Amino acid sequence: MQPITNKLLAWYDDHHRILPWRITPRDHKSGIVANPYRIWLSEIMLQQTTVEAVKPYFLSFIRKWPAVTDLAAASQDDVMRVWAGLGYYSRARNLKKCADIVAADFGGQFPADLARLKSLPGIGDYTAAAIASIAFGLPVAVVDGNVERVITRLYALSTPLPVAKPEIRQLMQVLTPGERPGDFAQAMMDLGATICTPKRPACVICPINGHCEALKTTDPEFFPVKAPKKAKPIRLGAAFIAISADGEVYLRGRAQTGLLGGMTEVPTTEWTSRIDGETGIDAAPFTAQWVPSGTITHIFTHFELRLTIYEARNVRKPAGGNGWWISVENLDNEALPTVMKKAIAAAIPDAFAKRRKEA
DNA sequence: GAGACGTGGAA
DNA sequence: TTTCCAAGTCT
Repeated sequence: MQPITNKLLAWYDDHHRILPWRITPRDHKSGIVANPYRIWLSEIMLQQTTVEAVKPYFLSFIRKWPAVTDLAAASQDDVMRVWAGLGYYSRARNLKKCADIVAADFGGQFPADLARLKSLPGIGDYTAAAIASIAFGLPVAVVDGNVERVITRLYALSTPLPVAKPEIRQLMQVLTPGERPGDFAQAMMDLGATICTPKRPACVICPINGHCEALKTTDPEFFPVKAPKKAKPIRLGAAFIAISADGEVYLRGRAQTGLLGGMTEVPTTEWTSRIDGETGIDAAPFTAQWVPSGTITHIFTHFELRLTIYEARNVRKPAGGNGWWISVENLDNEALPTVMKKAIAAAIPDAFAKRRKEA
């Protein structure tokens, strides 16, 4: 075994993080096996998402759907509602698709090989390798953002990402042991998350600082090298909060694909880059006494959205329309993404009581 | 290969 | 306030 691998595994035994979806090395050694469903679920949730954000959602899902067959039996809308707030909603749509396939085509068991895992919706290179190594003990290279950072520093790779990816994968494969490959992958990720951090890494306490080329020759913080980012454009629009005399809000469903696909919204105009000050009030869902009630700003990954909020109170519910009315008290049960909650809260400040998601 | 795709927390 | 970014995937 590589000296680096050995040191990292020893470090992991003593310093691993305790996480709801994780089997500790001690339990692992006493014969307890990881649950592929839980590993899969956590890996999907952790894509581009912090551990702290994932924890309550993971526990909610496990409590509501203890096995992949339970998730397959759930409705798509239920899944979107429980996922609401976690972001990147295509993950939730693919999560449901994947559960359906595993239940229907794989007898409720996740396949234990890289190729078939990767063929499933929402499972790419990283997630397939993570499930294969952590849940099934296969010695495959697991490369996520943490591993990219650790490896580029360890070997002082100055090739920018994502060009350096194949080289990183190869170097990771060499380090990955035949025994405990899952623990090794998690050790690398824990190291990246707690010691080999993007800013001000704690090299003094790093278990492999004696092997780090970047630390030896320059500054680890210079790695990984990445292409510069582009400026975010600003898009404008208006949102309409209709409140009936009996205290209900008008909502409607978004298309199943694209931004916030499959989620719930309040009616809005198109979101455009126009700066002519047009309000777009023509796009109101129905005639009412629409009154401006401020603006909200929401930052998406690739643009900034500024919405003018119009509210109308004591609205007489019009017949027809493809939306629905829901009481303010029950808004928490809707699949509302954060931007829509902000829009509603602009008109109804106490619509969403500030409470932590139950753990 | 580059852009679409959310959110909240930290510096 | 601004910038960065956190266990990526899909097209």
